[in-house]
Amino acid sequence: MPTRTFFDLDPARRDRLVREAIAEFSERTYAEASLSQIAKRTQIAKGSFYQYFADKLDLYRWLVTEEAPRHKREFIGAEPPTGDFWLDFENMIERGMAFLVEHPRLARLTAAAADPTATADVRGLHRAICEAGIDELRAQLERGIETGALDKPGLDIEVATRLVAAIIGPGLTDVVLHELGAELHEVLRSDSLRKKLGPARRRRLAHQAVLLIQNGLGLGERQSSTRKTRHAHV
Amino acid sequence: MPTRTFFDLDPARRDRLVREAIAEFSERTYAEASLSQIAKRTQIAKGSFYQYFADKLDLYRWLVTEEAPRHKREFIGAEPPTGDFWLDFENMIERGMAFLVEHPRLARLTAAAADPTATADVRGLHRAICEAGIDELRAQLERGIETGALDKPGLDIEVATRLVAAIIGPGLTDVVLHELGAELHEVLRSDSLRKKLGPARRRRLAHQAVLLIQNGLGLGERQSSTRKTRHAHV
Amino acid sequence: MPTRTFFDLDPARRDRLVREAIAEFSERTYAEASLSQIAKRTQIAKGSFYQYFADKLDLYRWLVTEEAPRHKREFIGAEPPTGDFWLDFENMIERGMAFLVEHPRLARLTAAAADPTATADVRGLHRAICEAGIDELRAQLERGIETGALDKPGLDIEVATRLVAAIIGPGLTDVVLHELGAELHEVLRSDSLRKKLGPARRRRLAHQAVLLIQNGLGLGERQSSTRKTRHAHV
Amino acid sequence: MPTRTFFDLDPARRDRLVREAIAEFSERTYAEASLSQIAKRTQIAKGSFYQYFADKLDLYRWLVTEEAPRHKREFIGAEPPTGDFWLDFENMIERGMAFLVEHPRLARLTAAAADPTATADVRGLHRAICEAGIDELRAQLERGIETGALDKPGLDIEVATRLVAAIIGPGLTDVVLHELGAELHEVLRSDSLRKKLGPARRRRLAHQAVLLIQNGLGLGERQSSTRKTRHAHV
DNA sequence: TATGAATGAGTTTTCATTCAT
DNA sequence: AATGAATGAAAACTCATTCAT
Repeated sequence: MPTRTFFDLDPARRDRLVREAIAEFSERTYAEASLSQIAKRTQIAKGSFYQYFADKLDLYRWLVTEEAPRHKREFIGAEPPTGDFWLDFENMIERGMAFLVEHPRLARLTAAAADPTATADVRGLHRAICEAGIDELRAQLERGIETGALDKPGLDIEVATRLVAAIIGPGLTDVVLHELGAELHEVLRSDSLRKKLGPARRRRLAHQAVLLIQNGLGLGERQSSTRKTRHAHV
Repeated sequence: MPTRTFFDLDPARRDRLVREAIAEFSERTYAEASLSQIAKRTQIAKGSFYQYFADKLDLYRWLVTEEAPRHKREFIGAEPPTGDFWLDFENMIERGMAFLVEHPRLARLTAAAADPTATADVRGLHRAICEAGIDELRAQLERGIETGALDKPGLDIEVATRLVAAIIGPGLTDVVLHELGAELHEVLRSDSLRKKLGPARRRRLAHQAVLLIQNGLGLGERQSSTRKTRHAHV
Repeated sequence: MPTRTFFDLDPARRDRLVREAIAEFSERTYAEASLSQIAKRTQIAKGSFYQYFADKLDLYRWLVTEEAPRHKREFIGAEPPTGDFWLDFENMIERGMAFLVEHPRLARLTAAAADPTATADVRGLHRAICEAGIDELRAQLERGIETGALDKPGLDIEVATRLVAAIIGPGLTDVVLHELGAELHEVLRSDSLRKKLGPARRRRLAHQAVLLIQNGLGLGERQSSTRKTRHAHV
Repeated sequence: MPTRTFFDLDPARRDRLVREAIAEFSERTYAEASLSQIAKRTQIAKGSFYQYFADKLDLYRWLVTEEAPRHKREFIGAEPPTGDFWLDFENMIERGMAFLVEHPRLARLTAAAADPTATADVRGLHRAICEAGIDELRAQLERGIETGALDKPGLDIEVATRLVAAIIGPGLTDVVLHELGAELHEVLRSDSLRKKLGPARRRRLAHQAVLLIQNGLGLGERQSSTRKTRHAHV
């Protein structure tokens, strides 16, 4: 946790620090990110960091568990649910992409923190971040089942949740990068590049994702029974 | 690329090097992985690396783009296609999980390299690795469309491919970790832990993934039209 | 020297500062002792130190040359001399050990400052502290000679004083630690540990020290002459 | 322990390193001594130290437990015992002072390491160093008792050993500094200053120390009984 | 007078890479 | 071809001291 000092900081200074810290941690691995670099970029003395945060991990943890989620909540929060499960779902996905466009570094930060290739220091964080996301999504799917909007008896809810999470997480990120025809780092740096992913385009992609999640790619149950038969003698 | 010298190396020595390099790079970030550590563990002089590889990146690149894919091909290759698209698809997924059980470090290596949070050094690699996987999967889906096994006219094939890739990539990895109730690093280290993911269990998970990809979670097209209507006035 | 401001301080505040400063300097080397730590422990702003003392050294110097000796004088002072030189001597030693039991940190502070391994900063102090102790002891011994209680014509008074000082300084400290079977830091921290060195035990140890100082370990002059003879042809 | 690399080092380079390390550690506390300084003074890259020693403590430990004792043994070793306990004792003391004159930094190093004001890191070392010295001296005194050269039934051997250790350790060091009329650091630095403490002077001082240890300062047993009487009503 | 934020020099340690043997 | 010692840049972190409020 940051110290009082940090919160009492001159806003300009604090924002500069937060901005550059996010920049650093969103472009590099936790291990690679360097306080010295941030210090250089912020023109804030290295020693000063330690007035604000206990250590490198403390800063990172705060960014990932407090600052990024707060911004995301604020950003997403506006949209009220329509009551239509799938429409809400699509909206959620669209909002996620909008967040990615508006706050790409925060989005990246969270995504990276959720990657299991975590340094020993941050391994605990990864788990927490990851499971928080899963819990939220699971709850949402369960609501869908209750309301009858979603009904797939053969599917393990735990498995489904995690696969859907992969779709709307790494999956959509990849789709977005492909749409923009650029690498992550270019996208992080270029506002104009991101502006190309306007609402219409986002809506289209969200719709595609929902299409897949809702109805899949296949020809319906028929195929499934055939498969099971053939599967017997594999 | 490795030098001639590397390939002419005494196989025992070369294997030792490759094994330990994979161990190091699969447990740590590229930036964190240390040639010094590999040298210590292989008993191969640090200077010798530079007879085999141009530098750290060269070694990593070779592992990720050549060595890991080669092993994966060898491992997967055995299984001949049944002709049933969805059964083949399920088998592919099951084989992927089997690879993860048998060669967890290689699997991890590739997955990590495909993550977009890449250091400047490895940024180029990420794109290549990632697109190679996508290309392969896209081809497979296109074959499914041709044979009529797969038919979803509204779906953008590029988007679908990337979302499906996320399902069978990060998605299934997460599912597997959750099934084993362990963190990535424990799984990498414990043979016995991985053995718990036997064929039956893998089959069940693969089946779940196919269920989702093939038929989705929803109640069919009906819902979709409703959605479109309501969507109009959002 | 402390400033006026320091002496005009609210006694509670001043005592807290002095107490924690003593704690810090008695457990660490001068160089290791940290004003930041003291500030944290006293809840006194770091900047305030510089209203009371010129710098770190100034604080340390005052503790070592003024505060500690004052406490020691007050502590020892009570006991009036009996007139019997050796008995007074033994009493002095016993009082020294009692001070060590009651005010271990002050005792340690002085002892450490008297050690010649001093940092450049404190080099000057060492000499002063050390010689003050020596002067006092020399005077005492001289009084013994005058009164005839002490009579060893061959002995250089300067040498004797310094050797005796070593006995009752580092020597007895070592003996005490050995008696308590503990390390210095444990002794500093544990009241109960120190209580084990009650008056009887202290008396016994003081007696032992006096035995050695008064009569030595040997068999008397006889031996000495023999030695001199043999010594001639070494 | 130093690495093989260290021992295989070019002797000139190694000696330079050892010499400057001893210089640094003999003039400063362990905590204050700085590898950066040593590096600067030796013109050896900082990184190189870590090819020779695991860390700062490793270097210090080796100096204090191996290098210094080895030199001391070599230096002292020559003198064969005469068989006369007290003469041997005096010789030992004289040799100790000679070592102090010839290898003042090594002597200082060991003495400092034996001081109980030790940093947490080196606390273990202190104990070992200290007790090793005590054990040796105790054995010597016990031999004296066996041969009848030394006979003081009332004295606790453990206490006596530690007090005598203080005499010939810190005590004589202080005497020497006083004789030279200089501070420790001047003595460490000035060869000419130390040369003033020639054999004759050392002999005189050693003799004084033995006088005190052998026969004490007092007037014999008579006094002792009186003391006990008087002590009763204190 | 009291405060405590800011500072930057300093510390130990690691690492990829070079190069003489 | 193989070695492994040498290097120096870079990292995280601490601390006495200053100074504006």
